[in-house]
Amino acid sequence: MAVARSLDSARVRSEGRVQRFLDAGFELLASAESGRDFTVQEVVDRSGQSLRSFYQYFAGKHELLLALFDEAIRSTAERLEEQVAKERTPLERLHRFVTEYYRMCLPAPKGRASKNNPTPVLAEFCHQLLTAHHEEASRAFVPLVALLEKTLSDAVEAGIVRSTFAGEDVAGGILSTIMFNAAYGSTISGTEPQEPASAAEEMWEFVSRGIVTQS
Amino acid sequence: MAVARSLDSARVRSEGRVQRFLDAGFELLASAESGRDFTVQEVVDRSGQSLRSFYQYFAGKHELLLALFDEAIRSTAERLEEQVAKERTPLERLHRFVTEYYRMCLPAPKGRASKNNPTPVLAEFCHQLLTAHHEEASRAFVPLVALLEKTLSDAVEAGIVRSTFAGEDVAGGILSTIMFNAAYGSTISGTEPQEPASAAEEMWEFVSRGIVTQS
DNA sequence: GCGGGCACGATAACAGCATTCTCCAAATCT
DNA sequence: AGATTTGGAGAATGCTGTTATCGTGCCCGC
Repeated sequence: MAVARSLDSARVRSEGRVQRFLDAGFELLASAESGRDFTVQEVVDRSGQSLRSFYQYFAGKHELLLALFDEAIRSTAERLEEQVAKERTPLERLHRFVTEYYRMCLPAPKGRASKNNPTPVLAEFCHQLLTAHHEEASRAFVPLVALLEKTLSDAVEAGIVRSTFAGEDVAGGILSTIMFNAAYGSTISGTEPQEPASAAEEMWEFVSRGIVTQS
Repeated sequence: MAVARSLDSARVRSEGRVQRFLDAGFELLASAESGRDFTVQEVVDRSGQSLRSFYQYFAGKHELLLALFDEAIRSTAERLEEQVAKERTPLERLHRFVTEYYRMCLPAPKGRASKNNPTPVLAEFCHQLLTAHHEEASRAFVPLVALLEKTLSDAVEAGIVRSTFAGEDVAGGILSTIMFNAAYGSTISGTEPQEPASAAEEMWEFVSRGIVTQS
């Protein structure tokens, strides 16, 4: 019992420390100018702890970034779920998912990048995960994929989405379409980004009906 | 005239040197195991030149990567143009573009990554460009965007693509859709990648007709 | 030919960053 | 209280990109 108590308090303390590192990380991500990566030392300083502690609780910078990324995705999925729950029909829910996720993935205009609004640094880390750590990447994306997959299959059942497009793989594809279109579409084309609301609707037009004329 | 000749020979020599660095870079990209970035020293060694020369011809590693990326895109656009030219109708050309570009963006299965098959390293660099150097990124993508934009507007004129979808911005969006779906779709969803041919056709289905049932 | 300048190779120096190590004080447990 | 763990401060290490130094061979106009 004494043992149990001591373990508890130890765990509480650890969690507090881990959390402080994570918070410091998010703060740095939010405040950094575009593309600037933070250094471990900065995280340590800002969290008011020591290098030693950092490496006691994280195997390396990679682990910290992974944890931040995880939390960013989880938080995004939660917020999306709330939004989607507001809609009544499967089609409206799908529409809401697409447009809302699109907005979240748009690059933060000026200041406040939130957990739901991936900063350039997290986006770049995302890329590293996707290219070099498939397992970890897949695991991190689970909440989002699951939510979209559910939304999709409901729509399929309701007969408003072609049955070919049920399944996780399609969900993954649609996620990447939305995410990267929002993040990079205007940069790739070299055009000025348009207003978010109409861009989101165009995204939905594209996802839902494709580009060819209906025959 | 002697002056001219000497300048010529100097330029020829320079181009030779620059080219050797580029070649070495491509070789390293092609031979590196997944995700491994090369070091400047490796490029220097493999090209049989000196660090000094490297920094004489490139402002930094960034410039080398940019040049490699440029050439990769140019080469991809060229090959795509050849492919597309084989088809007769605007619709078939568009279809060809989508499926062929999709194949090119699929991660190289084992060995031979070519200039047209972006290696993980170039993909990651692409990401850095897109997030932190919009200007350079846009410029690099011009050949691809132009080709697709042309293909698209032909299709619009022929009445087989909705007129909303002419324009560079749409071309950029479609490119990112194809590219990132090919590269990351299966990783995000955590599913096994399917066979390239059918995956490419599915991509086309998605791009052309969207996901909702036709009404 | 010939001497001066210039491009180049080899290599050391420097700086930034992640990661590890050492030493020691303070907190916590028994 | 004594023993043991925890954590802080900072130096040390290693890798990499970048810059600087030095000496040499080659090409140039004369």
